[in-house]
Amino acid sequence: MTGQTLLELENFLPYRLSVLSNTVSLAIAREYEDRFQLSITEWRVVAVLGRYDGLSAREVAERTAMDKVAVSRAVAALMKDGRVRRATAAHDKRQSVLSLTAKGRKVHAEVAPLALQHEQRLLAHLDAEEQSWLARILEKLLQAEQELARRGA
Amino acid sequence: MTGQTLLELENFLPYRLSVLSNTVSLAIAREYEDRFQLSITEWRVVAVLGRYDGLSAREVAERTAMDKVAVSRAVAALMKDGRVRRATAAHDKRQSVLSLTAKGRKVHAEVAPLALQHEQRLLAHLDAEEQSWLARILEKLLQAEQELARRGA
DNA sequence: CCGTTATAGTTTCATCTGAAACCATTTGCA
DNA sequence: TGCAAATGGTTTCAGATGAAACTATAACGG
Repeated sequence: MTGQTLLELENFLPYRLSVLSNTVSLAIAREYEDRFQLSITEWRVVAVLGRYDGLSAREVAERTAMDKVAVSRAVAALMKDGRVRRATAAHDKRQSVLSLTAKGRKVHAEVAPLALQHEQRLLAHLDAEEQSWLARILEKLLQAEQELARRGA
Repeated sequence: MTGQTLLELENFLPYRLSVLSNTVSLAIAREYEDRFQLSITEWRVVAVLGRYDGLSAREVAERTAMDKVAVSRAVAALMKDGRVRRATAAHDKRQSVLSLTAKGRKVHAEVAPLALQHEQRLLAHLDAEEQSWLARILEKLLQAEQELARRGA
């Protein structure tokens, strides 16, 4: 990986990131879908609303790295299932105020521990030192790349 | 990240992996598309054929972590653009024997350095020690997760 | 050998996704 | 004020994607 000149897909960092991320996400997605009829995008919305109640759609988009179209669709699906409630902001009638219903909170309470379990399962392959390097490295890369993406956009 | 009990999406490992991977892939995909009319899946096929000429579609799928449908479509598109040539295996008429045309080799020769540049740009955010930890950690996680996925499938 | 089963690859269909167009409301400023 | 531009959010359309059905060929077991 470190500065080779010959391109081997198997060792190409963006490719490896993509494969790892897809493998992990797919496994999680399947379980959420099977057990809760919840897609990953819906889960992200539920996760942030469980933590920060009353966000607008734009705020949800920011915190989930989803675009506004995806948020709009996820919210629509969640409302149809009675898991999310939408009100209109008093000070700005364009903005929505989103919150979990009792049903939505129940889903959150059930899925959150499951999510943490998945994370632990993944981290279990690493020792403590590796775990802390990973956290640090991901943080750096995310910051730098998201900064770049923002500029590029 | 390391064993928290409260779920914060921003610190959730699968989420962070997904965001990082998507951010990086999207940037690369845009450039390949703009400059070479080449999608990421097509690029993967070109990359492995550039290195291992004469693979079958199944072998390409294995080496690119793509499913056979995606490979079939990518190959069809590449053939339409005259970048890939397909023959039938002499010993097994079901199998294809895929290789790059001169045009395909040209694309490979142009895109490969670009890909490596992208990788370097990413790695530039890390010092040497971090880079080597990242390589090691990714290797471990990929091995473990792909093993799991295979079993699960 | 011959019929069943497995494998390589393609096509079809239904769903997902992103970009652009769109509607409603608010903001900024002449 | 009032009108152009910006913002929040939804809808539409077109292309991407995955699962399952399908075709063709090969392998295997009786």
